[in-house]
Amino acid sequence: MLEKSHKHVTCATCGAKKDSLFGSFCGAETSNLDEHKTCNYYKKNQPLFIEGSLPRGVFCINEGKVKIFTRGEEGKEQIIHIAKQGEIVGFRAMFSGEAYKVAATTLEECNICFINKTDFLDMVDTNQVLRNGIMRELSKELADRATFITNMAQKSVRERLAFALAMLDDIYEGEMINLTREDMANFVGTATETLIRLLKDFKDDNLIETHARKIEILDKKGLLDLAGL
Amino acid sequence: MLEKSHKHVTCATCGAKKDSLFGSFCGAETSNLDEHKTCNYYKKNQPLFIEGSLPRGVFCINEGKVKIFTRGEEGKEQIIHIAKQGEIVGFRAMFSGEAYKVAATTLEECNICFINKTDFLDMVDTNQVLRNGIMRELSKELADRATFITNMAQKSVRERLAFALAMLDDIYEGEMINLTREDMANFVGTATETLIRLLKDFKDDNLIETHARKIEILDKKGLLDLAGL
DNA sequence: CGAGCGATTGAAAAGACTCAACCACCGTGG
DNA sequence: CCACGGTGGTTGAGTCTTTTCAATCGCTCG
Repeated sequence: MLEKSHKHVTCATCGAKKDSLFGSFCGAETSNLDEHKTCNYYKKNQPLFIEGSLPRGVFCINEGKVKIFTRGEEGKEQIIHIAKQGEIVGFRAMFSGEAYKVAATTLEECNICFINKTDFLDMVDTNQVLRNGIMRELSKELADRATFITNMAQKSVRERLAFALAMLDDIYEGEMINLTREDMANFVGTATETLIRLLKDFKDDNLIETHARKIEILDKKGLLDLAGL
Repeated sequence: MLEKSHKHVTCATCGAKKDSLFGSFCGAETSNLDEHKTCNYYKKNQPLFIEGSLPRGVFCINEGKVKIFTRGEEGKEQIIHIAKQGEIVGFRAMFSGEAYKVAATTLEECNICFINKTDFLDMVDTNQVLRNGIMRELSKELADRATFITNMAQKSVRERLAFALAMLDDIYEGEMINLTREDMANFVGTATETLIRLLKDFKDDNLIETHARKIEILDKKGLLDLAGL
């Protein structure tokens, strides 16, 4: 469990680092990173950055989860991705040279380090492994989003929800899924009421169990079947 | 108009180059590129690559249009992007090290150059301007796809079609839009019949005019209004 | 001239959304 | 300690968009 307050993180001992784009850093690189980062505590529902603002650096999640979303016309959120520990958030707009088209907000209490834009770009320029990692990451996400678009266009809400639950099960790594129904609906791309009705169906089919707002996955394979995969 | 046969393209005189990621190449770089590329003619509806295959290089469009798409369960295509002259296609999977998740097929007769994987990666490794251009491109597309996802999730088919027509008007640069109704439906993310009915509505509202399969945009601003932008 | 594909139309059915009301839980202030 | 207010969750009913299925049309190509 997360400590309910600020915690100083040292890159050399950061548990999230090995899974991150910095995973390959050697000792010197790690201490350089350590010197250039600041460490911050975020409360639940606190924004890291909002749409339209200019990127000032990147965020490296040490602990906690962050939603990445855009807003449609009426301000309705569409969640594109949920980032967890080890993920680096906010670097995409730095390369495009444009303002953020997406926003990022914490879903729970988080410890997140910040690396200044210039420092980060220096690392990218001088470290080929990091650079290749970033390009690989960008490319993979591009492919993921193509699949996301196809799912949105061709699958029913029921199928998309089944798929989303299986995906969230991976993101929550054994912990129970803990999102508001509204966030979940904004991830699946549906109305909150529809989402609730479908969750009940899934409960009736013994695919999931709900514990207040938390969702336990009982039959992941069943969900993936239902999702048509 | 495009010549109905193979045409040899020289990078130094290629009209599409200035708009491409190679736009910044100096004389030496351009002739290096020229030596490493082959030039090919494609008929209409000919694949450049298919899902699941491993990338062997990149395709640089000299003339013509290419659809980039994924397939859903029943094999139904979802068009993610339509690439035109000057665009480089197929490099995303090269960085991810995975097989293509998307496929690319010509929409009309095309002249397209091919650059071998190793040669291309060499250029990327040694040319910082090219590399930054690619990273910018990848990042921009990532943002575009976030918007695409949001549109799919939150807009009605009518709104999406209006938006798609305005977008296609830019892609076809003054020429009339020339796609099968099925391709257009697969771009908008709807059934062919629905698309046809909506096109008729738009015709009745004097937003567009149809000439056989070709579509002429009469009121682009009206379309964008309708799309809710 | 006939086959076949793409375009179009009609009618019925289904999926999803909206709106409205109500419930349940929780922290706060009196 | 308890009533209050607010947020998030749930349910019901009616409506509307969109899909599906079926049939027809029109044009091009061999």
